[in-house]
Amino acid sequence: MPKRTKAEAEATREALLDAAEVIFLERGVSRTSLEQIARQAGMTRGAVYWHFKNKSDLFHAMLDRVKMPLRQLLDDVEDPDQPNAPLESLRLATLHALGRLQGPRSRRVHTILLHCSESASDVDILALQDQLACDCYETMVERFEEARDTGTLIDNVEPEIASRMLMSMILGLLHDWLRDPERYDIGDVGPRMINTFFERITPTPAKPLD
Amino acid sequence: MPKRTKAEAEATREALLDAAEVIFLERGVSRTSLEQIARQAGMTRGAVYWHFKNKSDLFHAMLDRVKMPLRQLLDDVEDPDQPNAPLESLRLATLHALGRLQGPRSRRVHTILLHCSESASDVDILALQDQLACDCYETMVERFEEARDTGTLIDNVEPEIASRMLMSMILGLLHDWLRDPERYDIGDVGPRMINTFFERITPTPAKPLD
DNA sequence: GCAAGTTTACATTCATGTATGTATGCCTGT
DNA sequence: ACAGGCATACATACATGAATGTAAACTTGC
Repeated sequence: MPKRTKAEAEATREALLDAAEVIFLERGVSRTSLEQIARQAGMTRGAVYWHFKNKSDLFHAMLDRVKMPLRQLLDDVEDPDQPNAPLESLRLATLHALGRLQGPRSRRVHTILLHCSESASDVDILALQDQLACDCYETMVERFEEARDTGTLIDNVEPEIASRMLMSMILGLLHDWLRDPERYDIGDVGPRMINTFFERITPTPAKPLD
Repeated sequence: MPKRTKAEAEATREALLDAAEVIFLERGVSRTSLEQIARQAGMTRGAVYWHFKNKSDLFHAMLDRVKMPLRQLLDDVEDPDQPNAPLESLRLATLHALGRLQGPRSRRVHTILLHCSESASDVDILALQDQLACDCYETMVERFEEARDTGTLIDNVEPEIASRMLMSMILGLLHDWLRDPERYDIGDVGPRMINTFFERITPTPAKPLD
């Protein structure tokens, strides 16, 4: 049953990516063969090699379906008519990100990135993570600097350090939680961590967070 | 030139583990063959199979050389004659741990654990990480609870959340830094993060940290 | 009918585990 | 104290299995 219509071809491409998520997750990237992915999608290796150059190419395509840069998250939570304080935007964006991380696809792919793939394998994971992390860090520093300049960041906390703290907390939490999501509810623990953090680095005795 | 003396045999065992660290680091665990490890150590696969059951066994042996449970770190920094406040012990232990992480062997092995190995491969990384993390978390919670009860932890910060925050920060920092240790000096950034964290969750306006 | 999709077949490469070979260190009896 | 015997510490060879990439065949949309 070869050659399908154009739409069907696109569908098998998506099916292959779905299949890759599943198999990568349960067997690890390096241990899954393209054969296994193809079979999971009800195809053969030929289909894979048609749509993707190789395993690395397929992996990148899989990632592209869930990318969410911090800047975009900030845009999502910022109301242009009534701009928030920079730290409040950051807090909301972070919470928003945590929420999205719980979606099944995002969760699967991030688990693969953090736990089921290794550097120096078919895919250059480190470069990928590096790119995301640096972008994220720089954006955070901008906000924290703005906060410091407007007096909404406590005095003896440097923007660079605050950024690394926040980034590390999120990355660490994600890494820990994804290792075994049944242990605790990240939808509960996450926000409490984030809120505590922002509460503790914000000067005014604080109107209670909603 | 087979059969060496007992001491020499132990030396080749260590050499094999050293070799494993190097090759795992540069090629990733799943992509390194036992042949490569053996050659790096100037041996053949026969030697590897003599000293270790298989790759997984070798991996565990490699980890055993650098394990440092939090309780032991706490013991290291605690002076039994003059006990610190619980949070001060935690802070010192954390700083102490960060220091040790910079030793070349510890650094290599942790990089391998976090970046060059994948779950569901020859080795069950997740179980390993899980064990370390849970032990660490529980120990932290104990201290934070003690701190809360003695009034050295700020009121609206729960011990469980504080523990997760601290653990995540360290794990996240490590994960981020090890991805490319040249980017920044963890010996500088790390302590500043840790100190800021403890300073912000400690009630009394604070005598300055040394 | 030509090219887009997909399958099947094939050649190559490479890691694993095991089995076997072998020389040497070590120990035991006398 | 030393000669034989056995276990140790490796090396070598082989059998197996599995994954990769490519090429060729096939089938259907346009």
